[in-house]
Formats: sequence, C-alpha cells, structure tokens
Amino acid sequence: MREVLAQAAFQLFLERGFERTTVDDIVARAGVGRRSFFRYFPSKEDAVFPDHERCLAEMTEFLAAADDGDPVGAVSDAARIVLRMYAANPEFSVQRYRLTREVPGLRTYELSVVRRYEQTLAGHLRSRFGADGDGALRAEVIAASVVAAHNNGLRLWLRSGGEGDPEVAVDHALALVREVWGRPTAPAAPAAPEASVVPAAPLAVSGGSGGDGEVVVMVARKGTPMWRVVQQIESAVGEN
Amino acid sequence: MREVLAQAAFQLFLERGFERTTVDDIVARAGVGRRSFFRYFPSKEDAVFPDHERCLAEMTEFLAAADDGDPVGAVSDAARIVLRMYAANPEFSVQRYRLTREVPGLRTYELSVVRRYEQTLAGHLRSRFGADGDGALRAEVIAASVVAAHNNGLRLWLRSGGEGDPEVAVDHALALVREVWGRPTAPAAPAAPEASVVPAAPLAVSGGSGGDGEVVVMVARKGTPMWRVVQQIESAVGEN
DNA sequence: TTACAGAGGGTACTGAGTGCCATAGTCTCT
DNA sequence: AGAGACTATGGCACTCAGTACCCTCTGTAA
Repeated sequence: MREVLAQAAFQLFLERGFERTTVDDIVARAGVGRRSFFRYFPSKEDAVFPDHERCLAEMTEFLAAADDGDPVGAVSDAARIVLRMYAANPEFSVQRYRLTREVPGLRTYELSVVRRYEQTLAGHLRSRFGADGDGALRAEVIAASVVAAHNNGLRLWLRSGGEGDPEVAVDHALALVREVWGRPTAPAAPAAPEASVVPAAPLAVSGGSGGDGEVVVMVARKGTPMWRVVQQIESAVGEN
Repeated sequence: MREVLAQAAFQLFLERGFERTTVDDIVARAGVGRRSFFRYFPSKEDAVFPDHERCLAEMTEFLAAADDGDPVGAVSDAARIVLRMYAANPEFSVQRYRLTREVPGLRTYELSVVRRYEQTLAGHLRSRFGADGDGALRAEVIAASVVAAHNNGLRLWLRSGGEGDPEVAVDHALALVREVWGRPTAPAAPAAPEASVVPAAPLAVSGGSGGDGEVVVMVARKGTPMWRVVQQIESAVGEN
C-alpha cells in the first residue's frame, strides 16, 4: 500500500509537477482514501523520499558496529551506503533529482534529510573523538566535509543521467577529504611533529615560480596524525 | 511596518510557541491586515529570520570585492559577517536559537538559509579555483567546512546564553579549517613539495609512543599550497 | 456467537498561502 | 486645483495540506 501510494505520487509529480498535484489526485490514482495517505507519509514531500528512513536506520546500525580504529574511514563508508541506495535505482534517482532541483519545497525537505545523515555521522565521530577540546568541532567539520564530498560525487553522477558507476566519483571525492583529515583519532599522546622554516639557497626544489628563498622542512614520526602535521606546518609557514 | 510585524510575531512566538500562533494573531497584535503580513514575509517562518536576506546580500557584496589572493580567507571573513549579525543582538539571537531548536519547521527553514550562505561561499571558491578538475569539489567541501566550523562556534556562544565574545570561538573554529585547507588557490603551477619516508635511527624526535623507527621528512617551498603539501605527505606516509 | 484489534475510509475542521479587487494616500503633469 | 497614475494596504474568497474524530470492515481469539 505504501508502495502503491509512493508510485502513484511519483508518476503524478512527473506528469503535472509536484505543486500542481494534490493529495486528492494521488489517492484517486492509487484508489485509496485520502486519510490513508497521511497514515503512510507524514507529508506530501515524504512520498518523494520513501526510502531515506530505512537508509538512515541502516547507516546507524552500520556505525554502531564499526571498527573503532578509523572513524573517518567508518563515516566515509557509511556515506557510501547512501550512495548505493541511489545507485540501486538509477532512473528513479535521476528523475527524482530533476524533480527536486525544480521544486523549492523538495529542496528544503532534502536538506533536512541530508542534515540527519550529517548529524548521524557527526555523532559517531564525536563519540570517538571525545567531546573534550576540539573533539566536537572536528567531528562536525569532518562530517560536513564527508557529506559535501559525497553529495558532490553523487550529483555528478545524477547530472550525467545515471550513466556509469557513481562509486568512482564518490570515492575520489571522499579520498580528497581523507587526504586532508587523515585519521586524526590517534592514541592519547601522539608524537608531535616538528617543522621550521630555513634558508633555502643550496636546496634543489623542483618546480617553482614565486619562491622567496625559503623552504619548509618538516620532520614527523611515521603514524603521526595528519592534522597534527598540518597544524605544525601551518604554524611554521606562518601567515603570508 | 515590516519591523512592527516582525516584533509582534516574535513576541507571540515566545509567549505561545510558533505553532500555536496563527498569522491572524500576529496581524491582530500588529494592528494591520492579514494580507499585509504576506506582503512582507513570504511565509510565517520568514518572520523569525527577518535579517538574513540583508545579510546574504552583504556577504555577496563582500565576496565580490574580495581580494583574489586568498579565497579561503575571504570566505572565512564572509562567514564572520553572519556571526556579527548574530552578535549585534545577543538576547534576540539567543531567544531565537532556543525557539528554533524546538520547532522542527524552523529548524528546516534555517537549514535552507544556511544552505544559501554555503552556496554563496562555494560559488566564490569555485570562481577562484576554476571548475576544472577538482575545483568544484574542493570549493564545496571547503565551503561546507567553513559553514560547519562557523556554526559550531556560533552555537557554542548561543548555548552559553550570549555571554562573552562569540568571535573567539568562531575564530578558533575557522582556524582549524584554515589549518587544514590552507590557501589552495596557488598560481597555475605551484612548486611541488617533496616528502619521503626515511629510517630514523639517529634523529631526535620529541615525544612519542608508537613510533616504528621511521619518520617523514618533507621539504617544500614556502608558499606552497597546503593541500599540495598534505597530498604529498599523505602519499609518502601511505596507508597503515 | 461475542469481544476485540487493527487496517482503512469518510467528514469536518484549522490554518497557511494566493488571487483578485477595492480603497486611500501620494506624486506628477497640466 | 484637478485629472491621472502609482503605491501601500485592507478585505474577501478560495485552494489545499494536515489533523481530529468517528465509522466500517475483516480477521482472530475465547
């Protein structure tokens, strides 16, 4: 019944547009009572995203069982669950994408869905990073990065009409995030890297316009969390 | 008149709650006709965020005039415009924050507002990075990071009841993003950094449990975009 | 059979948002 | 001053999403 309603709704949305389709139209086509529609979908918008609840539950379950050693990897993999849901029905996903792009109400609704995914990811990271110091901050920023990267890859695929494998674009995008945020979970007291700026006259550095005669030399123990390394370099390079 | 309506609406929202206040209640208190309300606010939700349109315009203007040399710095500063709008009316901002937290409809509305800020920032970054290669991807991820960091600092201040200076928390949060994403705009052919893993026996590295006898030595020209540095280190450090 | 539960249907209501038109104030041109 | 035009506002009626309440039907257990 839920399925019947969702299909009737989606057909009508494609035919007449979302706003020009009333709930009465939907229940008329589905051959059920108006009251039943709201039993299965809390709002008209929900009929457009009938599978996100299940997907969110799946993500939550996945994260609960995730390995503790690599939280950034875990949330990246969790994001791929969403991707696979889209990839399972390419034509539906592409049609829905086009519909959503054109209806402000659906765009807003989608934002609230995406936000729930993001908060789920952030919650997982926060539980691993700890709420102390910048744990919560880093959790939220990384979750936002992962979601943005995932959505970038996903949209690329959706805009292409659902041709080819969406995983490649998303993997590439997530790799960029990974590259930057590394695996900042590190045991309690990670070895601090050291970086400093030294005169560069005799050093052979490949490439390069715009050098000013100095290079950065950074030494860090292998396994040092990437964010500590970056922090150190940044402070050594200074502002300008 | 717009101001009168917004104040009447906000008072009533605080007294009875958002959902238990009708537009008729608002216009009755404001002493104007119902039709006029919708002339000034396209929806009831808009009356809760009467200043975001102006702020968005201000941000757009700021970015249009921004220096080309440091796009990440520019979008960070642009985010601070929003912060200052909140900080200009601490008590109002805090009350609105509490209201928004409790009303799902307002939360969703706020998401759509935040999204517009994020897209404005991403658009600026994209125009600077170029749409080639990963330009669009990096623009979106950095914009999402900046927004997440900004919102983290802002919420921290709002939850504290609007005490003290919100800029310190936001500056700290944005610094974290800055630290990670550096200034990746770089001229066409930036000098490539070099990093490699070498045996570490004689090296004095401070700190440290968990070392395995190897350190990373990284050499880069000063001014190299941070993301190139990170990329290089990441590939040198490898996976495990 | 009765008692009960749960799925679905019907009706009437609230309230947001829109379209259309009337009215009043203001500005301009002659 | 007065005609015409333009803008701001109010009022009215309408659509439609969403909800509360109550009904019927069907299957199941005692």
